[in-house]
Amino acid sequence: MEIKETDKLKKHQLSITDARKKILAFFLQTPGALAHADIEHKSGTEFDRVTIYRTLQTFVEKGIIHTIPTSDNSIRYALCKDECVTGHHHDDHVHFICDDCGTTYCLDHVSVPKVKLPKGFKAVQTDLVVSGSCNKCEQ
Amino acid sequence: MEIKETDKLKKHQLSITDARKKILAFFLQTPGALAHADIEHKSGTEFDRVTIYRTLQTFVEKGIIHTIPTSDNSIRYALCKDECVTGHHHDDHVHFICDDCGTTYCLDHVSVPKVKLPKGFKAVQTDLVVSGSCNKCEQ
DNA sequence: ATTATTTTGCAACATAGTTGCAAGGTGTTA
DNA sequence: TAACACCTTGCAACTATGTTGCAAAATAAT
Repeated sequence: MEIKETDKLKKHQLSITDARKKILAFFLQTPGALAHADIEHKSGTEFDRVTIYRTLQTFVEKGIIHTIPTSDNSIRYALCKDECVTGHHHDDHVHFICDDCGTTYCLDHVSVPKVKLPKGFKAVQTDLVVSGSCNKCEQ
Repeated sequence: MEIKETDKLKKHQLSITDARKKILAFFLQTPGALAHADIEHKSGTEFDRVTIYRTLQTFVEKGIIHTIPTSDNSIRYALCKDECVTGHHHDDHVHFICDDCGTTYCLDHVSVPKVKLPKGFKAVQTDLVVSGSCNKCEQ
């Protein structure tokens, strides 16, 4: 089933390559988010580390994936909703990181409340990151 | 004016050392947040890199500073409010990162709204990170 | 002042991320 | 579908970031 990947790449004006198809497939298969290291492990020695870095960068630029801020120095990436295009992300939903299993969820149906900022501060992006225990890890 | 630093270290049950006093002083002098690299540059060759890493870790554990999640793989640290103690942070305020000048602000007076999570998800910590342009960088 | 405990610096290592360049693959045009 | 231009990949080398063990130095306790 490569059609889905190819389609998505075309829609975002990217040429079709093995690396991009495979890496995009990982995201389509994964409900949560992925870090660079996850992809490196999943793909084994198939691609060079550098290729993965560059592919992720390209995907972010083209609006295919977005980054999720964390406190542990590991950038995670997750698929954008379809409306994201080059240079314009619309991912103001809530992210949940489970402290037990480490899974990162995009909670699409929980929306980020608007916050009132002090005078002179202009918000471009708002990230709400909740951490705790997820529905699989609760006792 | 070393009294302030010494006092704060004592209050958090830490022994008084040069590195801790100096690094704590940087935080007391800075309105925003600091990354490891900032401290390394500020202190020059006075302390070993390892000492800075360990000091920051200790400060986080003892509730003197807290980490701020970012999307760019650079952990930033900021002073906690006085109520934080070992293993118990109470820093549910909003953080603002300026895309222009890079300054990170703790917006103490903007509180993080409670979010409703799906069934089975339990929140332990909530981080709201807003990015955009700050009151010094707006046109 | 002496001792026990912590903290520091050093060295070595491990991981993460970047850049330049040549070789190979992709897309385009005729 | 062949030839070309352009983009992407892999490699090598490098920089930055973070960790661990251990001996020496500093701090705290007696």
